[in-house]
Amino acid sequence: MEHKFKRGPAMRDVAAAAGVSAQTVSRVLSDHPNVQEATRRRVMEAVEELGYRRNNTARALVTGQSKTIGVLTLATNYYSRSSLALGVELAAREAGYTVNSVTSSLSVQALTDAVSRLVLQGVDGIIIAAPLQEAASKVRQLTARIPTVNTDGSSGVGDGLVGVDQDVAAVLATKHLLNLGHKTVWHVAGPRDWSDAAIRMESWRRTLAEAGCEIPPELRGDWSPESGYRNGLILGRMPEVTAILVASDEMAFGVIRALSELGRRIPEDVSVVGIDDIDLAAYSNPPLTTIRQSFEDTGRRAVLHLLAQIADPDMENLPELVEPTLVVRASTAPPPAG
Amino acid sequence: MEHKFKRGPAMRDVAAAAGVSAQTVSRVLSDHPNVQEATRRRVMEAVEELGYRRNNTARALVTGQSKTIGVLTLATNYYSRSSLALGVELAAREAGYTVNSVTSSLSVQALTDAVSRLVLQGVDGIIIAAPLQEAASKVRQLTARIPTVNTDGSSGVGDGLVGVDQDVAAVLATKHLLNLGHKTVWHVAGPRDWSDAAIRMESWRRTLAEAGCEIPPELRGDWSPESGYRNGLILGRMPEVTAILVASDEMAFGVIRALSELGRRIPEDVSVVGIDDIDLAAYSNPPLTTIRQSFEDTGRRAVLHLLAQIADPDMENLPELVEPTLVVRASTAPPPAG
DNA sequence: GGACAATCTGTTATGGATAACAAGCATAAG
DNA sequence: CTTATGCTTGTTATCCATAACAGATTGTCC
Repeated sequence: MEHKFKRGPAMRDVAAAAGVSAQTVSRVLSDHPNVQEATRRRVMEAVEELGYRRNNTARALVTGQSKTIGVLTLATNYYSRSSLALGVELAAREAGYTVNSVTSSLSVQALTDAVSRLVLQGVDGIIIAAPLQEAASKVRQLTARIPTVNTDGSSGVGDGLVGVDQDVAAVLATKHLLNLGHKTVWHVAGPRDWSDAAIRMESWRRTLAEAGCEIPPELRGDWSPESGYRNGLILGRMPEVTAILVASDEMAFGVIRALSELGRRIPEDVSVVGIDDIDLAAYSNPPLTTIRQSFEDTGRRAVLHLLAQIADPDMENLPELVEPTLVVRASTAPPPAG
Repeated sequence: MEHKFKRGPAMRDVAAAAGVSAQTVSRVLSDHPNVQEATRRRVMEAVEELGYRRNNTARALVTGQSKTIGVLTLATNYYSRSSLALGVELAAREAGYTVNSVTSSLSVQALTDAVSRLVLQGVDGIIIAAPLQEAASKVRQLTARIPTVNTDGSSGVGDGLVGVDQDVAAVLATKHLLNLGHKTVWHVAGPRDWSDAAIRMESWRRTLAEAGCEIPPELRGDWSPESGYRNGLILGRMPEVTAILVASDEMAFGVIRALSELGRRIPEDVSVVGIDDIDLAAYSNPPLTTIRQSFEDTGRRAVLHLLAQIADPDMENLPELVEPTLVVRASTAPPPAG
């Protein structure tokens, strides 16, 4: 029996059908100028008739360009990850590129493996949306021959960096709470490995220090709503806590849930600020005051930065940071009187 | 100046360095059995020394297998999309495949373009996580030579279908509400284009009919929290509404928000059930009763199904549906007395 | 008319790997 | 000792498209 999924016709078949050489077919399909109209038509007809589609693998081999961008994200399902991936895909498509995605855990082994897969896959450039930390040097070795952009700050020297200014994010949020009259602001931080999380924490601390406020010990989450919940159960038991900056909206949902269960009203008793402005933030109960940073936009800009680097490998490769904005909703208010 | 990103060494370079033929290098790297240990070692040393990495593009060209799976999702950022994509990536990786992702809008043009890109990219198989509707026939034409799996029911004949049994989902949810004593259940449905949404609605209706309940007119959303909110503002104004089945958790968040704003308490005045069980569902206010369906698992199963098809193109290609489960949380309760 | 440019098309080499075949050699079997 | 067998390695053809070069044709200008 004949195989169900077989290879399609090749360029030479089209050439034969149209009575021209393969090179001419190639020229027609690549919109080269010097092809006679009659020939072009004949070729196109043959293409139609045979249902021919150009083999991009062969193209990639001979041109050395796969027109593919690799994206490395973490194997989690947080809003930021998917949102960024979406931005990458959209921008890549507009530029005529497709996207190869790989995911990884945070271990050095997993990260280097993941990058390795992308390199082997022959991508033209790589976007790394994960904190590399100790994996940084090994990864840099792997990507030595390929343009690379990072979206988490830790990447360090040598690679492109595109993202949102996390310092501004934390400062905006902390100041918002202080301006409302809170004595100080507590913080549920993100995981240690993330430099975005580290920067937010540092900036929160600095802002408090500059305002002459007491600096409470920070609590740690792992970006999950559940970790927010756990930390919320602790914070809710301390009457002196009136303002909390949570390092992500998803954790903030958990914090709010825990506070509610402990009978602390939001924002009357406790104000909560998140970071990210995920789609659901406006529809939490109460709606969440947060810092808007568009991951989709970050993804887009990462692609553009990468393409620029692909086009001109010797370009100046400066970090590119965007300013986030404060979105005030109902989860923040002045502290309770007394 | 030398180019910064140049091509790496080829197999023949390794061969030369090790004093063997390219074919032997290929054998070593493909773990062929009949290679002498000494030779193998020499080759591996040369590989190490030159930092050689096998060129998958060339491999794909000659073997006709790219070890790549294509995934088509919609260009939205809902939980289901990213969750499924994650499952696909994980399962693909375990099987030694990488993932090529494309997104699309719902138009026929966009859908066929997207599939086209995947085909051109030379993927070994395609997972379509979008409702095709009128695009179905054109898409089927494009994928004639490539194994394909769909995860939204509309796909119809000829392709693999993997997903969650949406009928069961809607029945579970509706019955849960009826069992609590509600006279009937209102429904905020998903968009028309989605057969998953259509099935949920049909099953909701049937369940009500079988129970002899009045069937209220359905309301329509587009999966967004915002659309849930809009519909919630309508439902909240009708005192007779005591139970609502919302076709997705994200819309349910919007519905709950709207009801709260209108002063209707959940679950005391109105019960709300969602579908999906997204991570945040357990941390909404109140926690959301919902139907759990693992998109990640659907993604995984889609990959396995696809790989089976790739391995044996003539296999029987039956639909594969998984049963969802009801997760009862605090957003549902018996109707208010009187 | 002849030289030269511009246009159109074809030929050959190339990219990097693998499949299929062939050959050398050592060992086993008869 | 010879033939058969298996192991190890090399040679050649192939996958499909494009780049670089070359040939043919037409047109242009002096």
